[in-house]
Amino acid sequence: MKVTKEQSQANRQAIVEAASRLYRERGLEGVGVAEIMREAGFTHGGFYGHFDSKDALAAEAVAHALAAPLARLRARLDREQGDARSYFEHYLRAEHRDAPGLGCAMPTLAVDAARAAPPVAEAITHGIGGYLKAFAEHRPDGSVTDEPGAADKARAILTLSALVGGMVLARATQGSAPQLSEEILEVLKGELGSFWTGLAA
Amino acid sequence: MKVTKEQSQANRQAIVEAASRLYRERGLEGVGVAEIMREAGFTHGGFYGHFDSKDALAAEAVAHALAAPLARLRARLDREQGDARSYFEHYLRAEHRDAPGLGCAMPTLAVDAARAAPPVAEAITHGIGGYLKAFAEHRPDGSVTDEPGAADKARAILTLSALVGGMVLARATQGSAPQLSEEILEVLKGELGSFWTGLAA
DNA sequence: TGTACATCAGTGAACGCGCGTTCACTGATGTAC
DNA sequence: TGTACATCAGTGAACGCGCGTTCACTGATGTAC
Repeated sequence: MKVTKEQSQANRQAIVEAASRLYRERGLEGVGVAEIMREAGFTHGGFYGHFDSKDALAAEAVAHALAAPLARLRARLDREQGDARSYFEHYLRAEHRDAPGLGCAMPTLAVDAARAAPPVAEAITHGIGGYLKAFAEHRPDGSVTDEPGAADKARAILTLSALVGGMVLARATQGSAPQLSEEILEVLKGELGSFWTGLAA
Repeated sequence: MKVTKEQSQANRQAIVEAASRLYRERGLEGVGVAEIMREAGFTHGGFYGHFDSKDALAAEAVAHALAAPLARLRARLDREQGDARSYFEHYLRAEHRDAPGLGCAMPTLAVDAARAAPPVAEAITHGIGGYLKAFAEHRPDGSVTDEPGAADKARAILTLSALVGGMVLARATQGSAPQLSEEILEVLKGELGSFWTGLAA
Protein backbone atom coordinates (compact mmCIF):
# COMPACT_ATOMS: atom_id res chain seq x y z
CA MET A 1 0.00 0.00 0.00
CA LYS A 2 2.24 2.76 -1.22
CA VAL A 3 1.12 6.31 -0.38
CA THR A 4 2.00 9.65 -1.93
CA LYS A 5 5.32 11.27 -1.06
CA GLU A 6 3.47 14.07 0.70
CA GLN A 7 1.47 11.57 2.74
CA SER A 8 4.61 9.67 3.64
CA GLN A 9 6.25 12.85 4.91
CA ALA A 10 3.14 13.63 6.94
CA ASN A 11 3.21 10.09 8.34
CA ARG A 12 6.83 10.52 9.32
CA GLN A 13 5.93 13.73 11.12
CA ALA A 14 3.10 11.94 12.91
CA ILE A 15 5.58 9.35 14.18
CA VAL A 16 7.92 12.06 15.50
CA GLU A 17 5.02 13.79 17.23
CA ALA A 18 3.71 10.60 18.82
CA ALA A 19 7.22 9.74 20.00
CA SER A 20 7.79 13.23 21.30
CA ARG A 21 4.65 13.00 23.41
CA LEU A 22 5.09 9.42 24.64
CA TYR A 23 8.77 9.94 25.47
CA ARG A 24 7.94 13.00 27.55
CA GLU A 25 5.28 11.03 29.37
CA ARG A 26 7.25 7.88 30.10
CA GLY A 27 10.91 8.47 29.28
CA LEU A 28 13.11 7.24 26.43
CA GLU A 29 13.31 3.73 27.85
CA GLY A 30 9.67 3.53 28.82
CA VAL A 31 8.16 3.43 25.34
CA GLY A 32 8.79 0.98 22.53
CA VAL A 33 8.89 1.39 18.76
CA ALA A 34 5.72 -0.69 18.36
CA GLU A 35 3.71 1.53 20.70
CA ILE A 36 4.91 4.72 19.05
CA MET A 37 3.91 3.39 15.62
CA ARG A 38 0.53 2.23 16.93
CA GLU A 39 -0.06 5.66 18.47
CA ALA A 40 0.81 7.28 15.14
CA GLY A 41 -1.62 4.94 13.39
CA PHE A 42 0.73 2.42 11.77
CA THR A 43 2.19 -1.03 12.27
CA HIS A 44 5.71 -1.34 13.65
CA GLY A 45 7.23 -2.82 10.49
CA GLY A 46 7.20 0.47 8.62
CA PHE A 47 9.33 2.22 11.21
CA TYR A 48 12.67 1.49 9.57
CA GLY A 49 11.54 3.00 6.31
CA HIS A 50 11.52 6.34 8.13
CA PHE A 51 14.32 6.05 10.68
CA ASP A 52 17.64 4.22 10.98
CA SER A 53 17.05 3.22 14.59
CA LYS A 54 15.14 4.01 17.74
CA ASP A 55 17.97 6.33 18.77
CA ALA A 56 17.65 8.31 15.52
CA LEU A 57 13.96 8.85 16.23
CA ALA A 58 14.74 9.76 19.84
CA ALA A 59 17.10 12.52 18.74
CA GLU A 60 14.46 13.97 16.40
CA ALA A 61 11.68 13.58 18.93
CA VAL A 62 13.69 15.35 21.64
CA ALA A 63 14.54 18.21 19.27
CA HIS A 64 10.89 18.42 18.24
CA ALA A 65 9.71 18.45 21.85
CA LEU A 66 12.01 21.38 22.63
CA ALA A 67 11.44 23.58 19.58
CA ALA A 68 7.85 24.75 19.99
CA PRO A 69 8.05 25.47 23.74
CA LEU A 70 11.25 27.44 23.17
CA ALA A 71 9.57 29.52 20.48
CA ARG A 72 6.73 30.17 22.92
CA LEU A 73 9.21 31.34 25.58
CA ARG A 74 10.86 33.77 23.14
CA ALA A 75 7.50 35.09 21.99
CA ARG A 76 6.31 35.62 25.55
CA LEU A 77 9.49 37.36 26.70
CA ASP A 78 9.24 39.66 23.69
CA ARG A 79 5.59 40.40 24.36
CA GLU A 80 6.03 40.99 28.09
CA GLN A 81 9.11 43.15 27.60
CA GLY A 82 11.36 41.38 30.04
CA ASP A 83 8.77 40.70 32.69
CA ALA A 84 9.32 36.98 32.97
CA ARG A 85 6.73 36.55 35.73
CA SER A 86 4.01 35.67 33.27
CA TYR A 87 6.23 32.93 31.85
CA PHE A 88 6.94 31.54 35.32
CA GLU A 89 3.19 31.40 35.93
CA HIS A 90 2.80 29.62 32.64
CA TYR A 91 5.63 27.14 33.15
CA LEU A 92 4.80 26.31 36.74
CA ARG A 93 1.08 25.64 36.20
CA ALA A 94 -0.38 22.48 37.71
CA GLU A 95 -1.62 21.58 34.21
CA HIS A 96 1.95 21.60 32.95
CA ARG A 97 2.97 19.33 35.81
CA ASP A 98 0.07 16.99 35.05
CA ALA A 99 0.54 16.78 31.28
CA PRO A 100 4.26 16.13 30.74
CA GLY A 101 3.56 14.81 27.25
CA LEU A 102 2.51 18.24 26.06
CA GLY A 103 5.01 20.33 28.02
CA CYS A 104 8.67 21.12 28.41
CA ALA A 105 10.97 18.21 27.59
CA MET A 106 13.76 19.14 30.00
CA PRO A 107 12.24 17.93 33.28
CA THR A 108 11.37 14.57 31.75
CA LEU A 109 14.05 13.88 29.15
CA ALA A 110 17.22 15.69 30.24
CA VAL A 111 18.24 12.83 32.52
CA ASP A 112 17.46 10.13 29.94
CA ALA A 113 19.11 12.06 27.11
CA ALA A 114 22.31 12.50 29.10
CA ARG A 115 22.63 8.69 29.21
CA ALA A 116 21.52 8.10 25.61
CA ALA A 117 23.44 8.08 22.32
CA PRO A 118 25.39 11.24 21.38
CA PRO A 119 22.78 12.61 18.90
CA VAL A 120 20.12 12.47 21.61
CA ALA A 121 22.40 14.19 24.12
CA GLU A 122 23.20 16.85 21.53
CA ALA A 123 19.51 17.50 20.95
CA ILE A 124 18.84 18.13 24.63
CA THR A 125 22.02 20.21 24.99
CA HIS A 126 20.93 22.35 22.05
CA GLY A 127 17.54 22.89 23.66
CA ILE A 128 19.07 23.82 27.00
CA GLY A 129 21.37 26.28 25.26
CA GLY A 130 18.38 27.83 23.51
CA TYR A 131 16.43 28.33 26.71
CA LEU A 132 19.47 29.81 28.49
CA LYS A 133 20.05 32.16 25.56
CA ALA A 134 16.44 33.35 25.63
CA PHE A 135 16.54 34.11 29.36
CA ALA A 136 19.97 35.74 29.07
CA GLU A 137 19.06 37.99 26.13
CA HIS A 138 15.87 39.30 27.69
CA ARG A 139 16.78 41.53 30.61
CA PRO A 140 14.47 42.24 33.54
CA ASP A 141 14.50 45.95 32.68
CA GLY A 142 12.86 45.20 29.34
CA SER A 143 15.93 45.66 27.16
CA VAL A 144 17.18 42.96 24.83
CA THR A 145 20.84 42.21 24.15
CA ASP A 146 22.62 40.18 21.49
CA GLU A 147 25.66 39.68 23.67
CA PRO A 148 24.64 38.68 27.18
CA GLY A 149 27.16 39.44 29.93
CA ALA A 150 28.08 37.37 32.97
CA ALA A 151 25.13 38.71 34.98
CA ASP A 152 22.73 37.87 32.15
CA LYS A 153 24.03 34.33 31.89
CA ALA A 154 23.90 33.89 35.65
CA ARG A 155 20.28 35.07 35.73
CA ALA A 156 19.43 32.62 32.96
CA ILE A 157 21.15 29.66 34.62
CA LEU A 158 19.52 30.17 38.02
CA THR A 159 16.15 30.69 36.38
CA LEU A 160 16.24 27.61 34.17
CA SER A 161 17.70 25.42 36.93
CA ALA A 162 14.93 26.41 39.32
CA LEU A 163 12.19 25.91 36.70
CA VAL A 164 13.44 22.48 35.65
CA GLY A 165 14.32 21.34 39.17
CA GLY A 166 11.05 22.68 40.53
CA MET A 167 9.02 20.80 37.91
CA VAL A 168 10.99 17.61 38.63
CA LEU A 169 10.28 17.94 42.36
CA ALA A 170 6.64 18.90 41.85
CA ARG A 171 6.06 15.84 39.67
CA ALA A 172 7.94 13.54 42.05
CA THR A 173 5.87 14.62 45.04
CA GLN A 174 2.54 14.90 43.26
CA GLY A 175 1.40 11.34 43.97
CA SER A 176 2.20 10.99 47.66
CA ALA A 177 2.35 14.62 48.80
CA PRO A 178 0.10 16.67 46.52
CA GLN A 179 0.02 19.59 48.92
CA LEU A 180 3.81 19.83 48.87
CA SER A 181 3.74 19.58 45.10
CA GLU A 182 1.40 22.58 44.87
CA GLU A 183 3.52 24.50 47.36
CA ILE A 184 6.65 23.95 45.28
CA LEU A 185 4.98 25.39 42.18
CA GLU A 186 3.43 28.37 43.96
CA VAL A 187 6.52 29.26 45.95
CA LEU A 188 8.76 29.12 42.89
CA LYS A 189 6.48 31.45 40.94
CA GLY A 190 6.89 34.00 43.71
CA GLU A 191 10.60 33.49 44.34
CA LEU A 192 11.59 33.62 40.68
CA GLY A 193 9.34 36.61 40.14
CA SER A 194 11.02 38.47 43.01
CA PHE A 195 14.40 37.46 41.69
CA TRP A 196 13.70 39.05 38.30
CA THR A 197 11.98 42.17 39.58
CA GLY A 198 14.80 42.59 42.12
CA LEU A 199 17.30 42.62 39.27
CA ALA A 200 15.28 45.22 37.36
CA ALA A 201 15.46 47.72 40.19
CA MET B 1 24.70 -23.45 50.19
CA LYS B 2 22.90 -21.99 53.16
CA VAL B 3 24.72 -19.15 54.96
CA THR B 4 24.35 -17.77 58.48
CA LYS B 5 21.48 -15.42 59.23
CA GLU B 6 23.97 -12.61 59.81
CA GLN B 7 25.63 -13.28 56.47
CA SER B 8 22.27 -13.36 54.72
CA GLN B 9 21.37 -9.97 56.17
CA ALA B 10 24.71 -8.59 55.03
CA ASN B 11 24.09 -10.05 51.57
CA ARG B 12 20.72 -8.38 51.44
CA GLN B 13 22.33 -5.07 52.34
CA ALA B 14 24.92 -5.59 49.59
CA ILE B 15 22.11 -6.02 47.07
CA VAL B 16 20.43 -2.80 48.21
CA GLU B 17 23.72 -0.94 47.96
CA ALA B 18 24.55 -2.28 44.50
CA ALA B 19 21.04 -1.39 43.32
CA SER B 20 21.24 2.04 44.88
CA ARG B 21 24.45 2.76 42.97
CA LEU B 22 23.44 1.23 39.62
CA TYR B 23 20.00 2.85 39.68
CA ARG B 24 21.53 6.27 40.27
CA GLU B 25 23.91 5.68 37.38
CA ARG B 26 21.45 4.35 34.83
CA GLY B 27 17.91 4.88 36.10
CA LEU B 28 15.33 2.46 37.45
CA GLU B 29 14.57 1.04 34.00
CA GLY B 30 18.19 0.92 32.88
CA VAL B 31 19.37 -1.87 35.19
CA GLY B 32 18.06 -5.41 35.54
CA VAL B 33 17.76 -7.73 38.50
CA ALA B 34 20.44 -10.04 37.11
CA GLU B 35 23.01 -7.25 36.84
CA ILE B 36 22.29 -5.97 40.33
CA MET B 37 22.75 -9.48 41.76
CA ARG B 38 25.94 -9.99 39.75
CA GLU B 39 27.27 -6.65 41.02
CA ALA B 40 26.47 -7.69 44.59
CA GLY B 41 28.27 -11.00 44.03
CA PHE B 42 25.36 -13.42 43.59
CA THR B 43 23.33 -15.18 40.94
CA HIS B 44 19.95 -13.79 40.01
CA GLY B 45 17.91 -16.72 41.34
CA GLY B 46 18.45 -15.73 44.96
CA PHE B 47 16.88 -12.34 44.48
CA TYR B 48 13.33 -13.36 45.41
CA GLY B 49 14.47 -14.80 48.69
CA HIS B 50 15.26 -11.22 49.73
CA PHE B 51 12.66 -9.10 47.91
CA ASP B 52 9.11 -9.56 46.68
CA SER B 53 9.77 -7.84 43.37
CA LYS B 54 12.04 -5.46 41.52
CA ASP B 55 9.79 -2.60 42.64
CA ALA B 56 10.20 -3.56 46.29
CA LEU B 57 13.97 -3.39 45.88
CA ALA B 58 13.67 -0.09 44.02
CA ALA B 59 11.78 1.50 46.91
CA GLU B 60 14.45 0.37 49.38
CA ALA B 61 17.30 1.36 47.09
CA VAL B 62 15.87 4.84 46.55
CA ALA B 63 15.40 5.33 50.29
CA HIS B 64 18.94 4.08 50.90
CA ALA B 65 20.36 6.41 48.25
CA LEU B 66 18.72 9.40 49.92
CA ALA B 67 19.45 8.69 53.58
CA ALA B 68 23.21 9.15 53.81
CA PRO B 69 23.44 12.30 51.67
CA LEU B 70 20.63 13.87 53.69
CA ALA B 71 22.46 13.11 56.93
CA ARG B 72 25.55 14.76 55.43
CA LEU B 73 23.54 17.86 54.54
CA ARG B 74 22.18 18.16 58.06
CA ALA B 75 25.63 17.65 59.57
CA ARG B 76 27.17 20.28 57.31
CA LEU B 77 24.47 22.88 57.93
CA ASP B 78 24.92 22.34 61.67
CA ARG B 79 28.68 22.64 61.43
CA GLU B 80 28.66 25.74 59.21
CA GLN B 81 25.99 27.46 61.31
CA GLY B 82 23.63 28.33 58.49
CA ASP B 83 26.27 29.24 55.93
CA ALA B 84 25.07 26.94 53.18
CA ARG B 85 27.71 28.10 50.72
CA SER B 86 30.04 25.27 51.65
CA TYR B 87 27.23 22.80 50.92
CA PHE B 88 26.56 24.38 47.54
CA GLU B 89 30.26 24.02 46.71
CA HIS B 90 30.04 20.40 47.81
CA TYR B 91 26.86 19.57 45.94
CA LEU B 92 27.80 21.33 42.72
CA ARG B 93 31.28 19.80 42.37
CA ALA B 94 32.23 18.39 38.96
CA GLU B 95 33.00 15.11 40.76
CA HIS B 96 29.41 14.90 41.94
CA ARG B 97 28.20 15.50 38.39
CA ASP B 98 30.56 12.81 37.09
CA ALA B 99 29.76 10.13 39.67
CA PRO B 100 25.97 9.98 39.89
CA GLY B 101 26.13 6.51 41.41
CA LEU B 102 27.71 7.89 44.57
CA GLY B 103 25.80 11.14 44.82
CA CYS B 104 22.39 12.64 45.36
CA ALA B 105 19.53 10.49 44.09
CA MET B 106 17.16 13.30 43.23
CA PRO B 107 18.66 14.49 39.93
CA THR B 108 18.79 10.91 38.62
CA LEU B 109 15.82 9.14 40.19
CA ALA B 110 13.15 11.74 40.93
CA VAL B 111 11.79 11.53 37.38
CA ASP B 112 11.85 7.73 37.28
CA ALA B 113 10.39 7.40 40.76
CA ALA B 114 7.48 9.69 39.90
CA ARG B 115 6.47 7.17 37.20
CA ALA B 116 7.17 4.07 39.28
CA ALA B 117 5.03 2.10 41.75
CA PRO B 118 3.64 4.01 44.79
CA PRO B 119 6.25 2.74 47.29
CA VAL B 120 9.04 4.05 45.06
CA ALA B 121 7.33 7.40 44.63
CA GLU B 122 6.83 7.59 48.39
CA ALA B 123 10.52 6.95 48.99
CA ILE B 124 11.58 9.84 46.76
CA THR B 125 8.88 12.11 48.19
CA HIS B 126 10.12 11.35 51.68
CA GLY B 127 13.66 12.22 50.65
CA ILE B 128 12.59 15.47 49.04
CA GLY B 129 10.66 16.39 52.18
CA GLY B 130 13.75 15.69 54.26
CA TYR B 131 15.99 17.93 52.17
CA LEU B 132 13.43 20.74 52.17
CA LYS B 133 13.07 20.44 55.95
CA ALA B 134 16.82 20.65 56.44
CA PHE B 135 17.16 23.78 54.31
CA ALA B 136 14.08 25.36 55.91
CA GLU B 137 15.18 24.70 59.51
CA HIS B 138 18.66 26.10 59.06
CA ARG B 139 18.39 29.85 58.58
CA PRO B 140 21.02 31.94 56.82
CA ASP B 141 21.63 33.93 60.02
CA GLY B 142 22.83 30.78 61.76
CA SER B 143 19.75 30.15 63.87
CA VAL B 144 17.85 26.88 63.75
CA THR B 145 14.07 26.57 63.99
CA ASP B 146 11.75 23.66 64.60
CA GLU B 147 8.82 25.38 62.94
CA PRO B 148 9.92 26.96 59.68
CA GLY B 149 7.79 29.85 58.41
CA ALA B 150 6.75 30.70 54.88
CA ALA B 151 10.02 32.48 54.14
CA ASP B 152 12.01 29.49 55.42
CA LYS B 153 10.05 27.09 53.22
CA ALA B 154 10.38 29.39 50.22
CA ARG B 155 14.15 29.59 50.70
CA ALA B 156 14.32 25.79 50.90
CA ILE B 157 12.22 25.23 47.80
CA LEU B 158 14.17 27.64 45.62
CA THR B 159 17.45 26.23 46.90
CA LEU B 160 16.62 22.57 46.33
CA SER B 161 14.99 23.25 42.95
CA ALA B 162 18.07 25.08 41.73
CA LEU B 163 20.45 22.40 43.04
CA VAL B 164 18.53 19.52 41.50
CA GLY B 165 17.72 21.34 38.27
CA GLY B 166 21.28 22.60 37.97
CA MET B 167 22.71 19.10 38.38
CA VAL B 168 20.25 17.76 35.80
CA LEU B 169 21.28 20.45 33.32
CA ALA B 170 25.00 20.08 34.07
CA ARG B 171 24.82 16.35 33.46
CA ALA B 172 22.74 16.75 30.29
CA THR B 173 25.20 19.20 28.75
CA GLN B 174 28.37 17.52 29.97
CA GLY B 175 28.89 15.35 26.88
CA SER B 176 28.31 17.82 24.07
CA ALA B 177 28.92 21.16 25.80
CA PRO B 178 31.36 20.57 28.69
CA GLN B 179 32.14 24.26 29.00
CA LEU B 180 28.47 25.10 29.48
CA SER B 181 28.21 22.28 32.01
CA GLU B 182 31.05 23.77 34.06
CA GLU B 183 29.51 27.22 33.78
CA ILE B 184 26.18 25.98 35.12
CA LEU B 185 27.84 24.51 38.21
CA GLU B 186 30.05 27.52 38.89
CA VAL B 187 27.35 30.11 38.34
CA LEU B 188 24.90 28.30 40.60
CA LYS B 189 27.40 28.13 43.43
CA GLY B 190 27.68 31.90 43.26
CA GLU B 191 24.00 32.68 42.73
CA LEU B 192 22.77 30.41 45.51
CA GLY B 193 25.51 31.69 47.81
CA SER B 194 24.42 35.29 47.17
CA PHE B 195 20.82 34.30 47.68
CA TRP B 196 21.54 32.90 51.15
CA THR B 197 23.90 35.65 52.28
CA GLY B 198 21.41 38.23 50.95
CA LEU B 199 18.75 36.74 53.22
CA ALA B 200 21.07 36.85 56.25
CA ALA B 201 21.62 40.59 55.94
C1' DT C 1 -4.31 11.18 -22.69
C1' DG C 2 -4.05 6.00 -21.99
C1' DT C 3 -1.64 1.87 -20.89
C1' DA C 4 2.06 -1.19 -18.91
C1' DC C 5 5.27 -1.60 -15.56
C1' DA C 6 8.72 -0.32 -11.95
C1' DT C 7 8.92 1.70 -7.47
C1' DC C 8 8.46 1.72 -2.73
C1' DA C 9 5.40 2.98 1.77
C1' DG C 10 3.34 0.25 4.73
C1' DT C 11 2.12 -4.77 6.53
C1' DG C 12 2.71 -8.52 9.57
C1' DA C 13 5.31 -12.70 10.66
C1' DA C 14 9.64 -13.86 12.42
C1' DC C 15 14.53 -13.32 14.53
C1' DG C 16 17.54 -13.28 18.71
C1' DC C 17 17.88 -11.26 23.06
C1' DG C 18 17.35 -9.75 27.76
C1' DC C 19 13.83 -8.89 30.91
C1' DG C 20 11.25 -10.24 35.60
C1' DT C 21 9.99 -14.21 37.75
C1' DT C 22 9.65 -19.33 39.07
C1' DC C 23 11.33 -23.61 40.72
C1' DA C 24 13.75 -28.07 41.61
C1' DC C 25 17.94 -28.65 43.58
C1' DT C 26 22.33 -28.27 46.67
C1' DG C 27 24.64 -28.29 50.77
C1' DA C 28 25.94 -25.60 54.92
C1' DT C 29 23.47 -23.98 59.02
C1' DG C 30 20.70 -24.55 62.91
C1' DT C 31 18.23 -27.70 66.01
C1' DA C 32 16.29 -31.75 68.49
C1' DC C 33 17.74 -35.45 71.12
C1' DT D 1 29.24 -32.48 73.68
C1' DG D 2 28.04 -35.47 69.61
C1' DT D 3 24.97 -37.11 66.12
C1' DA D 4 20.90 -37.12 62.89
C1' DC D 5 17.98 -34.44 60.51
C1' DA D 6 15.12 -30.39 59.12
C1' DT D 7 15.69 -25.84 57.38
C1' DC D 8 16.51 -22.59 54.01
C1' DA D 9 20.10 -19.14 51.44
C1' DG D 10 21.84 -19.33 47.28
C1' DT D 11 22.28 -21.78 42.42
C1' DG D 12 21.23 -22.15 37.66
C1' DA D 13 18.00 -23.78 34.16
C1' DA D 14 13.69 -22.55 32.44
C1' DC D 15 9.19 -19.81 31.67
C1' DG D 16 6.58 -16.31 28.98
C1' DC D 17 6.95 -11.80 27.31
C1' DG D 18 8.12 -7.59 24.96
C1' DC D 19 11.95 -5.45 23.04
C1' DG D 20 14.58 -3.58 18.55
C1' DT D 21 15.22 -5.07 14.17
C1' DT D 22 14.69 -7.76 9.62
C1' DC D 23 12.37 -9.24 5.60
C1' DA D 24 9.23 -11.22 2.07
C1' DC D 25 5.17 -9.48 0.56
C1' DT D 26 1.19 -6.24 -1.04
C1' DG D 27 -0.78 -2.97 -3.78
C1' DA D 28 -1.25 2.04 -4.75
C1' DT D 29 1.80 5.56 -6.70
C1' DG D 30 4.66 7.42 -10.10
C1' DT D 31 6.72 6.97 -14.72
C1' DA D 32 8.04 5.58 -19.49
C1' DC D 33 6.13 5.15 -23.81
